[in-house]
Amino acid sequence: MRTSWADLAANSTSENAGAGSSANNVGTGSTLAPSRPVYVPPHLRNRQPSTESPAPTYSGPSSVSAGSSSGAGSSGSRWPAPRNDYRSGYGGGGRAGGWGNRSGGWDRGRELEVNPFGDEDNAEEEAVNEQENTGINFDAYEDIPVETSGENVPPPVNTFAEIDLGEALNQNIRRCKYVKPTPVQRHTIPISLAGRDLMACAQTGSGKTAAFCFPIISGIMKGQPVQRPPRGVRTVYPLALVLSPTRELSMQIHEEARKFSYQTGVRVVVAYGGAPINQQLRDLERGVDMLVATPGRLVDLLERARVSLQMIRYLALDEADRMLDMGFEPQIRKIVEQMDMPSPGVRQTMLFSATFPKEIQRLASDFLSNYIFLAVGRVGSSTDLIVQRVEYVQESDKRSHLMDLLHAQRANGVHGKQALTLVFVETKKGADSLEHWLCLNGFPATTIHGDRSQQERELALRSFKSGHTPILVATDVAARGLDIPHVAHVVNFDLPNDIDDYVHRIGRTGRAGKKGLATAFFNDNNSSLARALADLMQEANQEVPAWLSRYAARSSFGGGRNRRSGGRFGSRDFRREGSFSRGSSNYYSAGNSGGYGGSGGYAGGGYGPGVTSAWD
DNA sequence: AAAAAAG
Repeated sequence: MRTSWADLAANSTSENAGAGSSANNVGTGSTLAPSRPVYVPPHLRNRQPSTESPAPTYSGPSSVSAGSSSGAGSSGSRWPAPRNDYRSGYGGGGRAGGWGNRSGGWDRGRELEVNPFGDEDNAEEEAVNEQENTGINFDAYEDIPVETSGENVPPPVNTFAEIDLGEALNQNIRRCKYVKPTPVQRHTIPISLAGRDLMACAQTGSGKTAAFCFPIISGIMKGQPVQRPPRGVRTVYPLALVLSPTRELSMQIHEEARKFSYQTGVRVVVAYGGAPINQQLRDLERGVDMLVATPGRLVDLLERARVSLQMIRYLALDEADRMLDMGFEPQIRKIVEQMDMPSPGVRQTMLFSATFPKEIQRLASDFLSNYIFLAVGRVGSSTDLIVQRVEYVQESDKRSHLMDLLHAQRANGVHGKQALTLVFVETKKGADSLEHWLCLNGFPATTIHGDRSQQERELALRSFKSGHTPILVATDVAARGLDIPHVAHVVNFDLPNDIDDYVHRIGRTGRAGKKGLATAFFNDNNSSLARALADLMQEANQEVPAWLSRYAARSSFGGGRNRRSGGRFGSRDFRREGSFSRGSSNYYSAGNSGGYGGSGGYAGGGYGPGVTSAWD
């Protein structure tokens, strides 16, 4: 019988990018299989076979209840009616505790809510999961280091049951097969339910999406009905806004949020650029409580007065450090500070990222009120499962070197299939030309970058995920947040200039409890990154090539932006730093040398086969 | 300097 994720991983070596094959000269073979107990995602523990029957089809309130005299349901209705406590509208009858289903006018409730879980009749799959769950070491869970700062930090919870999220949401949590909250969820949810602002640092793939979605959805369900002001005929007034830096990430968050909000009456809508705006406008008109958006399209909607932020109670920024970096900051400030959003202290604001440079923390504090800083995650986190290699490759040799790697892993792949390989390059042109060259050489590749149409981008991503095109050449558009199951190998064909970007990029592999491999091509052009890279690898218990250490020593005089502050576990509240500190960055994915007890690796991923999302 | 995000 299988006993641990380590075993599972060991059994799937062949899926993993030829790890330990040829060019691997840094002794990574032994680190591939974690020898320590591996962290087990909470939902995979001790699961009882589900006896839950298929989800009842959403039928909605049969009519809009009394108290909404604003004409909801009539074609002349102008703005969302006040929400009503509606206790018996859904299958299962009245819920305990006064959890109201929400009815918001606009004929909703007449429509069928599509079941985002698909067919629920999958007893077979559950049996498989059950088998994989047995005998796992759960102790690791308790050792995850956490740093909090701020006033009156609410204590963490250990189970979802301890928190009154509401029955409808609890059902969705069960449908998602989450049994216990992940570390970031354990801490975040009580903070968020207490109404506190939050800046949360947690490693890639640690369940951040659910961490902010659950309290928001729960809060909207519980919240007092609001009368939304009459602005214009077609203005909608979401109660929650979730911003993310790329369109694909917004889509992914939306897909997750739809699962969490199923049959809660909370309506989630996504809006992003590159896609026809009309469908999005129709979606908005049908009612929106939680809007997931990219900044550009949101500004457009705001300027057309199709969306007002006046009623926003919850604001969440995913990849918050990215949202506040140079390119994005003005746009975000415009949305958050110069439209009609309630001020900090009135709304509740939550910022999430795996990396949080101090200077960005400083900017972000403008958006927050008396916030709690939370750093969750054992150092070691998901990158415990990622073997990092760095190879010295001259610019002119990169292509042939890449081909060598791809050949090697094709030879090792299952049934001669190419393992999913994500290749990061610096420029959009470079992405196109590398894709072209790979295809010419018989490697099925596609590419995703900002010069492609949205249709092409989405197609590329689907084609990659499905394995139809097992090589994806990408710019940084794909570096953050995207949850692509089964990426066996991330190649930094061109290294980024910022170590944080490197952290996010390699976080695309080693997810869902699987091992991952990350290979970087380093040459003189990357010397400014040498020190940070060497430090990071060292902390991640990776073997640092001697030549890289020499580079690091040579380039360490200046310190500079890429230099990490040092040892401790990855991150700190900048409010606690002296005023002299500068330029250091925080992240969760470094190694296990930080002095936090040797037990228990926290493998950030792992919702098990087929249940991988919701994890960033 | 590049990438992302509106059309």
